[in-house]
Order: sequence, then C-alpha cells, then structure tokens
Amino acid sequence: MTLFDPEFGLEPKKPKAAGEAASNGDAPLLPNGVVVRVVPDVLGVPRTFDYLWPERLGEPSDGAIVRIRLNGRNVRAWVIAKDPDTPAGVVPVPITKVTGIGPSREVQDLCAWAAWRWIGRLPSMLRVATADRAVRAPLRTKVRHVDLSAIAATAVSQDVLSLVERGAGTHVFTVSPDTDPSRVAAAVCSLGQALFIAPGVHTADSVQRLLARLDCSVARWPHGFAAGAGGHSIVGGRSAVFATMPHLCCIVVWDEHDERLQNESSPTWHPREVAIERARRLGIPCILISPCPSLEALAAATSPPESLAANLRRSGWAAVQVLDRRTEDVGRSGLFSEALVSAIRRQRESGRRVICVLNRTGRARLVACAQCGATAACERCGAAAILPDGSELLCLRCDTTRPVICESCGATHMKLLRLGVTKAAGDLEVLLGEPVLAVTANTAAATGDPTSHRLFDAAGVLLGTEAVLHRVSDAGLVAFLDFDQELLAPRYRAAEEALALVVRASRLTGGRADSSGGAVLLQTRMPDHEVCRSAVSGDPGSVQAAEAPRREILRMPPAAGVASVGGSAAPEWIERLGSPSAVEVQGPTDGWWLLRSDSTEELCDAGASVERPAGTLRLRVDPVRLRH
DNA sequence: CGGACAAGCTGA
DNA sequence: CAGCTTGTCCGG
Repeated sequence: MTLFDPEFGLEPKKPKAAGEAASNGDAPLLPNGVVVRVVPDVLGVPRTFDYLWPERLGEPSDGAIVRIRLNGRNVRAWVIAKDPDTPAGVVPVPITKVTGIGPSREVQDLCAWAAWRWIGRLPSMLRVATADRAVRAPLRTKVRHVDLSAIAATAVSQDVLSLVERGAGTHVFTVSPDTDPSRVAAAVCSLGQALFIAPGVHTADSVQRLLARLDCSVARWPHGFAAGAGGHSIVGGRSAVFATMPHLCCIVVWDEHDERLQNESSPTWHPREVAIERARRLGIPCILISPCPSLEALAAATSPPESLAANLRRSGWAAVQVLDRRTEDVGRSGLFSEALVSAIRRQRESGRRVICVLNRTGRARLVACAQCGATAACERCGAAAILPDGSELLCLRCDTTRPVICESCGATHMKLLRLGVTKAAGDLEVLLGEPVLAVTANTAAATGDPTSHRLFDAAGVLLGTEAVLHRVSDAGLVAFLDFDQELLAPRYRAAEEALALVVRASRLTGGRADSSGGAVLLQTRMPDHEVCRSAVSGDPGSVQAAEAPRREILRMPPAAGVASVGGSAAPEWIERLGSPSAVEVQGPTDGWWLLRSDSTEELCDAGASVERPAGTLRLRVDPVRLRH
C-alpha cells in the first residue's frame, strides 16, 4: 500500500475538460526548479497538489515540510514525491518556504496505511509523525548503542534477545507485572537503532533516563525527532511508532494490553497494530510485551508466544484475595465487608497506604427498594438492574425486564442509589475513624498541579475511580470495592481490562514474593469468574482461554472487523457506503451505526471507498465500546 | 478547512 | 437596496 494507491483519493485529479487545458500555446515563464507533489495540512482537502520547488532553495529533500499558498491561505504541507506526473493544464506555483525535514518516505507510507486501516485522513496521521517544532536536519552526533556487558544480564534481557533472534515477525512475550521495562529497552538498544513504545509518560521517562545513564544514543519522542532521523534509538508514547528512523532494527511495544495506547479520538489508531505492520514492511522483529497479552497480540503473533520462567512471571502478581460478597456479611452500604475493613485496619496499623477503587459511573445507576433498601437485581441472571424510564426494571446483561416490585418486601417504590465516590469515602471514614481522601474526577483532573500530587502522597487512605491507580506510586493494599462493575462493564474488552487493573494494582502493592505483605482484594459476587482465577493464579491464561472463543462467537475483535459511525455526517456517510456484501450495517441506535465484517481488511476497504461528506464524522474502527 | 462569491432574507 | 446570513464551490 503506498500513497499513490487510488483508495486514498490522492491520485491527481484529471483536468475537468479537455478543452479547458487546450490553450497551452504560450506557457508562462516559470522560475527554474523541480515540481514536487505535496499533501496540504488541511483535513478538509484530502488531495495532493503539485508545486514548484525553486532552484534557489536547493535540492528537495525526501519528506520535506514546506509552506504553500493554497487558495489564498498559507498552509503547511508535506512533500511526498518529486517529479510527479503533473496533469495537463496545471501550472505549479512556487512553494513559499522550506520549513525543515519531516517524516521519511517509509513513515509517509506507514501513515497512508494507518489512514486506510482506521478509515481516517492522511493529514491526521502525518501530523502524528511530524516533530513538534521545525527540524532543520537530522542530528549528526555519533551514535552509540548500549554496551550490554556494562549492566548485569538478567533473565528478561536474555529472553528478549532470543526473541529478536527469531527475526522478522510478531513475537509476544509474557512478563511479570514487576518486570523492569528498562532492562528490555537496554537489551534492544544494544542491537542498533531500536524503537521502544510505552503507554504513559512515567514509564517512557524512566526508561529514557536509565538508557541515558548507560551512555547510549536514545532520545525521547517527539522532542528527539532529529535524533531519531540521525540514527539514535527512540523511546516514547504511542505516537513514537511513527518516528522517522533510517536504521530501525527492532520495535518493542511495552504493556501492549494497556487501553491508554489506543488513540481516543478518530482515527482511533493503535500503535500495536502500526508497529506490527511497520515491522512486517521492514522485515524486522516486533516484540509485544505484557503481563497479560491482549487477544489482538496473540492473534497477530507469527511465532509461538514466549514467557518468562513461570516462577519469575508469577512472582510480580500481588497476593490476590477474593472476597465473595454473596456470603460475606456486608455493611450498611454494601461496599465494605468485615473482612475488607479488618484488612484495611491491619495495613493502616503497619503504616501502609490503602487504595479503594470504585467504578462510580456504574454505581450511579444502581436501584434500591425505598422501603427495605434491598438492591434491585435481575431475577434471571442476578446482575444489577436499572430503571431506565421509571416504569420497568431492566437488566443490562440479559436484557430482561420486570415490573417495579421489590423482591424482598414487595414494595413498589424504588430509589436511585447515588452512591458515588464521595459518599463511599464518607462511609469508610466513619468505619475506620480516620480521614479518607475521595479522588473524584475533579481531583484526578488536577494532575498537572504539583500540590495535588503532594495531597495524594500524604493521604493514608484513598478512595476513587480506577484513575486513582495512576495517581500514587505505592500502596500496601488495593481493594476493588465492586469488582463486578469491572467484570460486567458494557465494553467487550471488560474481562481483559479488569485483569489489567489487577496488574496495575500489583505494581503498587508489590508482588506475592515480596515480604512487605502487600495485597489486592477483589469484592465480587462472581468469585469463579476467569478474571478472578487469573488474578489469583498470576496467570493471564484463564482470561485468554475464556475470551478467545467468546469473541469468535460474538464476532468481535480480533475475530472480526468492527467500527462505529456517528456524528452529524454519519447518515450521509452510511448512505454512500450502501450495502457492500462483506460489511454488515446495524443501526442506527442513538445516532450511531455499527459496521461489522469478517476481517478488518474488508471493513477498511469498504470504508476507504466512501467519499467523506462534509460535517463531523465520528468513525471508530476497533471501538472501545460498541454501544454509545 | 476556510475564503470567495452568489443567492436569499429583512427592514426602513 | 444596503447589510447581513446561508449555501456552494474550489484549491496546483
């Protein structure tokens, strides 16, 4: 797939009429130079244009970034080709300025592939691949790779090096939650120009710092664009997967399961898939690393998945205790079992921090009897029922409805339990007799504020949504007050995401092999759920084995291609899509359509054939949730 | 996307 | 009919 494939709509438009271009007898005098084809940085103009690169600006460099005048506007543009086949009748005007170097030809083609894969527009992807400031030239300082003999060889670095030796392909490596990413990065950076992708700035920063201490040439994306172009290794977040790297020899995606990797707005590209494709094109290894590899990674693997030796791999998982809420004697709010409260007290007595996680968005919809206080549950499957319009109780899991009658006392009046984080924190404060810091969306949003960090670090007990797991660096105990909310979340990746939360918690508490006594508690009514089994055993295999066939049956990724389409331009887009045989169109529900196909490729091909209408279009390929 | 220009609406 | 809004077209 290249930039010139017609699917991208980037082929030069033919002149409107043959007669229009006929009067070419007296061609205007042009300054000397070479014609270049450019992609303007304007989302509404998905086309290429031919401009003149004047001789006085020197040789056009591959992938230069220039400024052009387009229809009276000064805009940025990427040079994608030299000496194009300019259509007759078109008189190229000179570019106004050369800004600097941009993504290489290889990265440009990768951007075009990503635009196809996530049914997006090329400029959106080229922007991701472009430095955050003008870059004049590649960094020309001497490139030094990691000297592995300078650091202690560990099992992890040995394993990673043997994976690289498998050569081209996608290799999945299961590690422990406490595996040090810097060891992995150091190993691959000893081999040449390597690319290390990590979700979250903290990991990328600490890896970069360690490698810098090893006196090797590694730069942080996007700041280090020039260094990458000059042959240095790159460490960065998701967008680093588009770094221009002329001697790229290996790509590592660290914590490839992490949902933060996927771009949140459309195009919803995922660096894991981009890395796999880039490595395939270059014939180099792509190594996907995680304590709980995603089904997507396992499906993409070209060699048998590898993992750390079992004892090492499990040791970093926290000591997980499952508290069965069906038998536990639960308190007034139903959130704090006696076992939980005494576990918290034990941790507090030894001076360690406690974190309670409560998925508030789910709880806010809970319904209870106004008379006896019993929570309304589905009589068929036992899941929590909600009151969508006040007339009937609805189970979100099995879609059955029943009249508004309390199962315990027969009352017909229900109340909404607005048991949010603040209320729960107040209840816990009373139970413990010490302050509990409620981490709500407001406190969590203030991450840039250094005082809020001090606030979090000073707190002995914190209670918040799962975001709280990203706000502190350590804890003695992490308790999921209502783990069922995670297990039953209306997202098809809910099980994998719930296990990822246990990984996250394990990193705060330390592994089961630690002597510090850290632990993770799961309060649930589903103690036999595969996520609980995986968490307890420290082995993601139970979740993977249960989920893979489920996705096949339900036709969800990675077993199928799925996209959701919304926004004001969605009706027109769906209309233009028509009904291609390979794509099933469902909806709309609440203004959103759902597209499904047996393979992602069929879905992308169908999407690429649609000319994008004006207006806002929300097109999510591999969406996080299928219903909006 | 956003400027240019045309066509449509309104009020003294 | 000036002055403003709304719509359509188009870019090298």
